[in-house]
Amino acid sequence: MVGEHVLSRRERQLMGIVYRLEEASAKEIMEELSDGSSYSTVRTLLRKLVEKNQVKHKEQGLKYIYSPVVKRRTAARRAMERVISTFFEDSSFLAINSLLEMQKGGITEAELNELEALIDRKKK
Amino acid sequence: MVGEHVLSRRERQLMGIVYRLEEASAKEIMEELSDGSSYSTVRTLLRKLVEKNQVKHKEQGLKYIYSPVVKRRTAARRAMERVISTFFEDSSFLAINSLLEMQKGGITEAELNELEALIDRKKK
DNA sequence: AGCGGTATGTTAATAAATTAACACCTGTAA
DNA sequence: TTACAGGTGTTAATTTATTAACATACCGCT
Repeated sequence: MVGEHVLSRRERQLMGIVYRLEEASAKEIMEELSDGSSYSTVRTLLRKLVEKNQVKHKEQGLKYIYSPVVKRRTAARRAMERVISTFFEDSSFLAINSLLEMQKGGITEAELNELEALIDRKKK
Repeated sequence: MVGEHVLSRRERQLMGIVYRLEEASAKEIMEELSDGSSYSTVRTLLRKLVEKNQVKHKEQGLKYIYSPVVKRRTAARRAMERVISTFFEDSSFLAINSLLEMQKGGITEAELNELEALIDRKKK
């Protein structure tokens, strides 16, 4: 797997924010960080992420709006694959199994039904 | 969220290996890395992980056998939570949904049935 | 035109991560 | 008992990450 582990700690942290916000200015990202990092610091990190082709920016009036280069769905899949490979022996079944048990982000009755429907459809 | 993002790039990479192997000597970890890292390098990293209380080691004859401090299940849940928070709006439903679509680590017919059974049980 | 607010660009000091050389310890085989 | 194989501990050089000060550019307003 080439190109894995390319991001530093801080850079990953920022990418997390960028993915959550989808689009954001340096200022918004700084606020989201909510540690005392200076504006200048955040912008240096963003510039590095641009260099590393992790985020791009478009100009909006005066400022830059940053967004991820790799689209959310793709990044989500990759992140999932990493977790599943590390902790679930490469089996998404085991992962789903564990997710169903999780408290946090609990699943409603309606969603359970929806999942069943999805599984049914998949069986055909 | 205190104590997040505490590991460096390399340290995370090693933790991934440690979790996959559950137990391993420095030599085994070095081989698993399969980049040209020297034995000495791997051991320095492991010592740092011990300092950070991420792995522990027991002696086996002459050598150390390393293993994670936080047990696999717990680490798996935390990793999942991170992914779900970043990419699935904190909804495990959406995450499962996406996992069902994934090709890699595909799910067999039997597993689909098992999942349905699990969901049924959960509905009660 | 000049000023203030809001950005970005440049640069550099400092801290941390990364790598690996080297010293040392301990069983085992000659 | 010696030396060698296979480990660990110590230390340090180098690279990279992290932080942030400072300079510069641009827009809107008086």
